Order: sequence, then structure tokens, then C-alpha cells
Amino acid sequence: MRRFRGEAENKVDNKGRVSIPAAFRRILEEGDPDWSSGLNPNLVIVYGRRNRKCLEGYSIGSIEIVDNLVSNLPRYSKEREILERLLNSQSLYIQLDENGRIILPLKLRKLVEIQTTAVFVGMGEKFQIWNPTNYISDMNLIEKNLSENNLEEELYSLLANVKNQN
Amino acid sequence: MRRFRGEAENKVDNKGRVSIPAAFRRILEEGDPDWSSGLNPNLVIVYGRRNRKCLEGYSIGSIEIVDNLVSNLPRYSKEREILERLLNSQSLYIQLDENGRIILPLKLRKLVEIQTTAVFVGMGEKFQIWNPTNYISDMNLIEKNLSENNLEEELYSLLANVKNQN
DNA sequence: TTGATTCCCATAATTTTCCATGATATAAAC
DNA sequence: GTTTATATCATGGAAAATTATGGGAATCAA
Repeated sequence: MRRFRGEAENKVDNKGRVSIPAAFRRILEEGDPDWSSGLNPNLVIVYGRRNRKCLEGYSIGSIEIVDNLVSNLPRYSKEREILERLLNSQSLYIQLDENGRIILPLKLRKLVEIQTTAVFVGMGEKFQIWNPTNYISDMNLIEKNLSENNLEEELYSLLANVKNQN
Repeated sequence: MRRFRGEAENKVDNKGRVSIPAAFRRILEEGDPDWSSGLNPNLVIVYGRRNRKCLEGYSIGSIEIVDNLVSNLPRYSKEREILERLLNSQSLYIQLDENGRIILPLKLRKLVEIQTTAVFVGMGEKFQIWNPTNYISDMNLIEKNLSENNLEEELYSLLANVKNQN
């Protein structure tokens, strides 16, 4: 399954309409079992992540994988209850329209402070939707984290390992 | 798996189109599980490498290994989220066109100061794309480092040792 | 009936696809 | 080992398709 990659900045109009970047649409299409050429793919938006000022978009295939992981946790365990709540009550099933757009309800826009512009960020099996300024801050935070925890070296040693795994 | 080797300088037109050197295409084809004769291979461009004024190209096979290493970290762990962000948001999935070209989006060209010409540099399991002048400077830096510390001999004796240990 | 939501159409800008060509390179023939 | 044919490469231009975005009519809900 291909992954969400890259960043894109799109306009949000006062009806809440935003284009999903074309590259992301392709991934949503591939990940939607009900999709076939000519149809509009579906996705799931998860909005309940605290300490995170962004929305998260999953293809149908990806969200099913996450759902199944949760189902495998012990029933009534604390973790499972929390995840179930997060993933089920704080999420939304959406279908792209004919033009490749979705409508972000006002409630969600307010939640993540999105007004006229949204940044789409590829995160592999999911993507994030940010207010542009908040995204920049978050990136800066990550940069800082990287240098402090020496994670960058770790990442690139992972990259270096590519050779060894062959 | 064969490796990216050698240097090549190609034109970039104002749409951002560049030919991938034919030799590199062969490696991309071999490294793309979906590729078969007649099709155009895919690759992933990583651009978010700080302190480096170049882009990096990976075959699908190589980048998948890296992706899987990250996927093995606990889902939603801080570490994983950071690495996912770096790896996925600062990269791009691209398919070669019928003529063996890719298009480098303006954003990436600006990032590495590429205008009318790009230098492709084989780096084994990946390749780099440079602005010609920046590439020369980087090479000079390496040369300088080598001669100042008489590193070259040392490096090659390092290689000799590796060989003996195998 | 008034505000919101959905659907349909319009369009400029961008991106992709297709075709053409001179330049290299590779192979074949003598 | 030249010369000749054949294929592939790098590059440019233009047509065709897609994208991102806006506006308005139709529909719905309170």
C-alpha cells in the first residue's frame, strides 16, 4: 500500500470546502475497497487528539488496520477504552465530492484553528491537516526535539541500515 | 542489488522537467517491485535533509525498508511520530514519464537552488541531485578534508580492514 | 423564510501526455 | 576497424487532461 507523502497548502472557503491534494486522493482511492474508477473515494477524519492542533485523515484501509489493532487489546482495558473513544466518537466518515474536495465542519475548523488555509501533511499511513502557522511551530518543535535527543542520527543510521538488510 | 554510480549533468526546463540518467533508471527499475518491462519505474525523493543542499532519490525497494523500520516502532509513540513526520512529509513519490523524466516541483528546486541544470550523483543505495556549483563546492570541501588530514589512505585502509573481517 | 448544506457548473492555472528531433550510443556488416 | 544501420537518450514544444478554486441554484432544516 502506497503512503501519504509530502506537504501541500490549500484554500478553505467560507463554506469549509477544501481540495484534498491530488496525490493524496490517489492513495485514498487505492485504500478504499469500495472505490473504482469514476467514483469518489471515502476517508475518515479523526479529530480528537489532544495536545495536537491538527486533524488526521485515514484511508478506509488504514483506519481498518488501526481498528483491528484496538480490537485485539484486552476488552475493558484502560487503553482499549481510551482508544475506542478516540477513534470512534472523535471521528468522522467523509466522501470526497466530484471536484476532489471535502467539507470541514465549522466545529472541526475551530478545533484546529483553521480559517482560510489548510496545510496537508503526509504521514505515511495517514495524513494531517494543520493551520499553517501551527504547522510551522510544530515542525520547529520537532527540529528542536531532533537535535536534543540525537534522533536525527538515529534516523540516518536507520537509513544506513538499508544496505545491511539487503 | 546494483548500485547508483557515477555523475551526470542534465538540463532542467522551466516546467521543472529533468531526465533521470539512463544508468540510474535501470537501478530504479530493478528496485521497484511493481516494475516490469514496458512500464515506468517509481522513486521517492527525500528533500528534508537539513544541512544539505541537495535532494536524495531512493528506489521503492530501498525506501520501503526504511519505512518498515519506522513502522516497527510503537504506533503513536513520540519517537515514531517524529520519524514519520520527517520521512513522509519531507518526501515525494514520483513516477518517471515516458521519456525517462521526472518533474521537480518549484518548491524543491528553490530549496536546493536548482535552476537550469542539475547534477545527478550516484551514492550507492541512493542518489543525490545538486545545483552544479554547490556540488563542486561540496566536492572541494571533501577534497580539502581528505588532503589536510591525509585521510584518503586512512579511509582506504579502513576498507581493507572491513574486507579482512568478512 | 432564513441560514446552512448540497449539488452543479465555470474557469484559470497547472500538470500530464503525446509527439518530434538532434545527439549518442550500440550493434551489424563489410 | 571503418562504415552503416538501429536503438536509445536528452530535450523541446504543444495539445489534452486535471487541479484548485469560486459562484450560484436547488434542497433541506428549524
